[in-house]
Amino acid sequence: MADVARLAGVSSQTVSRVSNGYAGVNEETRQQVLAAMSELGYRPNSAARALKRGEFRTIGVITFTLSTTGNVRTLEAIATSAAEEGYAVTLLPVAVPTTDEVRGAFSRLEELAVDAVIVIMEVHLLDAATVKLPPHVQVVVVDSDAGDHYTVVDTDQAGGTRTAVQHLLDLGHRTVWHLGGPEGSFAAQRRADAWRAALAEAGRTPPPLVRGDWSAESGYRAGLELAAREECTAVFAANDQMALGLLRALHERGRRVPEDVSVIGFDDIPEASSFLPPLTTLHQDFAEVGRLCVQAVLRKMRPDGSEHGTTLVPTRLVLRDSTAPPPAGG
Amino acid sequence: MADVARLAGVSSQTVSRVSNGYAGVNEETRQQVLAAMSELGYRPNSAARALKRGEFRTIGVITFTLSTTGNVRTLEAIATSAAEEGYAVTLLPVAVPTTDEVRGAFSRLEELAVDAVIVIMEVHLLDAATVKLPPHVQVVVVDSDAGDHYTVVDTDQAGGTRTAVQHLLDLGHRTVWHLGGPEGSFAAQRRADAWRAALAEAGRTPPPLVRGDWSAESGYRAGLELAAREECTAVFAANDQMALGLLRALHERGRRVPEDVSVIGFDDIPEASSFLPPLTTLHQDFAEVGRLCVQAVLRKMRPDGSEHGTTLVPTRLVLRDSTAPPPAGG
DNA sequence: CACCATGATGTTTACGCAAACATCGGCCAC
DNA sequence: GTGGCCGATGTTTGCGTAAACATCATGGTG
Repeated sequence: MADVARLAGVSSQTVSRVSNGYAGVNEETRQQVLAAMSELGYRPNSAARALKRGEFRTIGVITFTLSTTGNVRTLEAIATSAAEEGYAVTLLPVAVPTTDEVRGAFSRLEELAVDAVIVIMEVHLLDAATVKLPPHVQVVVVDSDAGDHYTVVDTDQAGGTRTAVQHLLDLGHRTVWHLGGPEGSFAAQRRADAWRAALAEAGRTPPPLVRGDWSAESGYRAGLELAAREECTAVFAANDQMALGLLRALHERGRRVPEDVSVIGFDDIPEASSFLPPLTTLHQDFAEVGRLCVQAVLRKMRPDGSEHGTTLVPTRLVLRDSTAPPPAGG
Repeated sequence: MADVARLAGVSSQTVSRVSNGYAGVNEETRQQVLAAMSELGYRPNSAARALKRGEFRTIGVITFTLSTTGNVRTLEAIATSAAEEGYAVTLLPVAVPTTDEVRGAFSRLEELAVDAVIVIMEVHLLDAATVKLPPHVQVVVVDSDAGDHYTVVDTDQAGGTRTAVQHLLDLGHRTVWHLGGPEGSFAAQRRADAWRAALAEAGRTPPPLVRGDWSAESGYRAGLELAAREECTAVFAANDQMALGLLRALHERGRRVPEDVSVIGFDDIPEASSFLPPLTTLHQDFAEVGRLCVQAVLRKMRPDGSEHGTTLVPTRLVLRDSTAPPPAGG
């Protein structure tokens, strides 16, 4: 910076003013400084800047795994939105979802140059981890019901589930089975709860819950069970991957989709339109979730930072070929 | 820091020594300082540290999209490996793969607090973008053949392709069709080149190349073409997603897999084992690629930094149910 | 014509840390 | 006993920037 100042024949303070787009600099002087900057290949030192300003313009993202579409798409949207707001995104992967690991991530965070944190994770780990955050670091959480303690942004799991169940009931199915996600996942729990509630509302009895772990493989195993049940004519899978495994199991056992069994998924991953048959599913707007996360976290960083609360992003039913009225006999 | 020093009854320099695990501090003193630190909730300011030390301990990752499994898995491995080495990872998404956008990402990078950069991208955009990097920022590139200009880490595309083609020829197929990736992708180009070379080596004539864009949907469209060709008994798809679409097209047109047509993929995405039928494919070790990227970039940051060059990570053939000998008549 | 407001620029200072150097007490060798 | 050496700790300094304050010319006003 001093070199630039010397070359342009001004003081370093004027260079600083130009570099920050500060008003009150003569246009002529400004041009000289800019010329000197580019001649010397000057770029501001972000460490010094951060030190002086007391902020890093960086958001940390803690996420358990990048193996689910949802997390990845949310992350991507967060990174894009943050970039638009002039913020960088630092990634903090948590290898194993144990309380210790989460606490470890947060403590690494303490030495990290971030102004705020977005957590994409099952939140009961968060609760257990007696997290002690550096002051002034704001937190927004995805995939959680911790709205009382944190600001939460999430897909409207319950609304989407109701739509799915209602769609199948409208087609004439007597009831709807549920291939749920793993125990301990809030998203899975809310989808299962909403499924029971929606059936109860319609006066139907919920069949027993079948659980997977989000993977296609687990969907296949669960599907083998379900295929054996003659009375099962409609299944709501808690995500598209498990629906994929389910389709394979049903196919292997000779139960046709959608003629014998209707299947509906959740997520609308890009591949869903290429399943056999193309999957009817609920589209999640991860991009919007990510965008809202960034907005929320930036809002909280302002002095008049808002209260905690939960923001829900609606889902959209995507009709394809995996659902139909039940077989005549059903 | 001054507060800690005062509370512990030592100088700030001693606090600094403790906080950096410097030797030559009396154990008793050390304990006092640690006690004072935790009492005051002290955490070192990374901006000041970076300013003083001249390094950020952060690696930037520029990636075009997170919508492909490979990029995501590589990114995750990079983040994990970097964390183990005490480095943070900052994400720089490039929204649109245009030269301008890439240049924009690099210029944002100039103000960013990173010591090194890993680029996960088709590299001809990189070449065109006359990238001007800040000095001392090292670059490692994935998915590229720019070994002359950069340090490159990548999957052994050619080796994997040879394995795939040979597997199908060994089963007795006369030739192997190729469902390739989009023009302009280096990975796609190398797989296509290696496919031609492997066939030529075996004295077979390569059928015309059919192109997709990596998506399942494009695989489906291409699959409809291929299904119409009686003589096509074996297809090597350049990735698993396209193989998924291909399977659907073949199924719709009544061509059984693997009885009538053998299909082999590339990537071994987790869902591949749940396709109909489970997909034989080439496993890419993205975790290893990410790990090697971090190692390479750290090595380059050392004073005796090594020369450019290309490191290849081998693939592994995963046998499932989508390949078989050609039909008797074929 | 003296005064003050205004705009443009320069000077000083501090952000928090750690390298470099300074100090100080104790211990050993001769 | 004296010199030298070593380990433990304190003091000074500067990293690059921007806020706060100081300075200076200019032009308008009473």
